[in-house]
Amino acid sequence: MSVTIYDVAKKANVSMATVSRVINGNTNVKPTTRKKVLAAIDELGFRPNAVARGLASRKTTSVGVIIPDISNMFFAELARGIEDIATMYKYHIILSSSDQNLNRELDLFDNMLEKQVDGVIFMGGSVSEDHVKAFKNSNIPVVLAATVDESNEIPSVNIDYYTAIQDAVHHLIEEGGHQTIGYVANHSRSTIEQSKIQGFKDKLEKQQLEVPNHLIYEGDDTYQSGLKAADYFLGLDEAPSAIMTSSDEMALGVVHGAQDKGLKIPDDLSVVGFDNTRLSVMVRPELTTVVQPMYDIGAVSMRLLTKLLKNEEVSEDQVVLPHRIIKRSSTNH
Amino acid sequence: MSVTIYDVAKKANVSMATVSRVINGNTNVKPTTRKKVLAAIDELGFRPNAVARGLASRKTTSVGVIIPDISNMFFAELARGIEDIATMYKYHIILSSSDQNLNRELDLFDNMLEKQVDGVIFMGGSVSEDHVKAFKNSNIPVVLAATVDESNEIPSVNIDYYTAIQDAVHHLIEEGGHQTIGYVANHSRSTIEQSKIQGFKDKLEKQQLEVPNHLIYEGDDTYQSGLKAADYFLGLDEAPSAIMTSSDEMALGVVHGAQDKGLKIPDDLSVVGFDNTRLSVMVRPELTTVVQPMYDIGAVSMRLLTKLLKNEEVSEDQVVLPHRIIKRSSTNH
DNA sequence: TTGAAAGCGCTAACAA
DNA sequence: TTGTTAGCGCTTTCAA
Repeated sequence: MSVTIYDVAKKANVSMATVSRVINGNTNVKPTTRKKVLAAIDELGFRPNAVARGLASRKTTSVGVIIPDISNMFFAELARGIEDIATMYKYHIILSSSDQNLNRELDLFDNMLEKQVDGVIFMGGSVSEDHVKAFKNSNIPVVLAATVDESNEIPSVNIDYYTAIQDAVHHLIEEGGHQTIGYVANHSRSTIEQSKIQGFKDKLEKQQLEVPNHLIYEGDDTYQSGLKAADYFLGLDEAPSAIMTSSDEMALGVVHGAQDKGLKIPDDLSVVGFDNTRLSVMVRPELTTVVQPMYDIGAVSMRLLTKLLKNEEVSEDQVVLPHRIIKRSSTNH
Repeated sequence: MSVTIYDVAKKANVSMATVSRVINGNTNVKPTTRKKVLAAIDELGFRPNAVARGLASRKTTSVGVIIPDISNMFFAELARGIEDIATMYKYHIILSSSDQNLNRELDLFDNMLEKQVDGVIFMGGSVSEDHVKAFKNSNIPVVLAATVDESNEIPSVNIDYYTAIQDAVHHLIEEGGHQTIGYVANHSRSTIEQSKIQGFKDKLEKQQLEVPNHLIYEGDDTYQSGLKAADYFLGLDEAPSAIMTSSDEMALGVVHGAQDKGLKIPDDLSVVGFDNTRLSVMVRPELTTVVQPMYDIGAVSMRLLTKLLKNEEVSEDQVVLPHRIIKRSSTNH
């Protein structure tokens, strides 16, 4: 059996309440008493039981994190941002991958409630009414990271995807002089992807450029589908001279797909990525890309959650972080 | 206040013990009673409190996972393997990144003990005596994933790094005809890295080839240090015609570093990676690499842990998974 | 500044 | 098949 607060109390000749005060840093303890207790703790190798504490205090100092897939570099960076801030505020993280499966997302959330997490950071493709209902009924704060809820009822941290894509396309049109631009979308058709597609279309239409449906290719966010997208676009009668993508990984696929066909990037084809993951400089030429600061999104989300947890004043719970375009060598300009 | 087992009992006109039996799937309950209880649970929206359960049963069904850095693709894959099996066995994962800092590793382990995790999966550069002592004194099972403990006292899952490197070098020598081979090591000098270096040296010496110290470059496991390694090796008077690396990411750096200098891979230089991460096919030419099945290592580690947790028979607790060389186009053969 | 005592919500003997 | 009764190890009033 392990050492309890009770054993410590006996050893130090005080009551368990005093021991509890000491381990919780309560100031109402006489220094000498504190010293005595600390000595006993040390001697016995006492280690507080967080589960018992959680039951008694109704606080577990752990937060749930639900993300699509931890093995994806993109989400992993987000997770790291969350973790670093969580550590700073002494929270533990219970991590689960959902594979963007709605029911699994809801199940995981439920499991986390059973575990009595103090709060949750959620990342997923879309936020259904069921999600919102579950989040609101839970009585714990939930923050959406890189995930938009159209009802705006749940606190969230994002960038402005609509404008971000437009900025990238602007670069292609104005600095590259491109007229025909393809877009490699993510077939998930998440709320965010919808914004991106809409931004893409609106921008081109504003420039009097057409966006026939065949200029939008549905990828699945993998390198392989980037390869296929290149195949597809370059086989078109009127092949685009620039390709915008919804992620760096697909952009890498497009670059290599085009190079495999003998094209020179960016002379024959410009390619733009999205996210600015570490991947974007691990290719030749290096990728022009939209910076989505995943680590920061994670960190800011967690920070926001800690405020919610401590009932601190939160001036704005729909946080929009700045984005920007990094121009490297995969586009002409 | 939330609904408790007690409320359910009252509603269903049974004792709390019966409710407990129902939610735990105990078979000693009359079907009609079970139905009554289930109905009450449903009606009240009862959700069992895992913390209370954990305190009473001394089992939390959660396991701690300590890895160097979740934002590293390599570790993230391991984490996913762990997670999938954990989910399968209904365990939750408490995840923490250690940055390979020994003290932090020990701290994290301690924190996890406070949280009363049922077991821990540990991954780190080296396992000191303090680690072994902490693990053994903890009274919970610990499994090392892709991490070797020279004392062999802690269950672990690995591949044979020594032989793996030798197989790769063998390929370089026998099929590529290389005489001068450089090695990009990981400066962490982890136990595993030591094995790799030793394997590298022994293999070359067996072939009567020299291994002067300047043919071993200390990288830091990043793409950037691969770039620098290429710079270094190609600036040597007697530049190697092949470079072995300790990770795919560094291999990618070497490939691009060499290409930036106008060399053709593999005609002018052969490059071999390590791990077979997804990165290895995201480069031209695609990487010849040593397959270290990270997902499997994670999955097998977790499976082993569940056996330990359930006191199942474990025939061998020092698991060595098979490795192999995938020959792609970054080496001549 | 300290102690006594009542829970937190559940499991697990033990009895019935 | 069901109920009774102790805890699990801690926090948190309330009193002293």
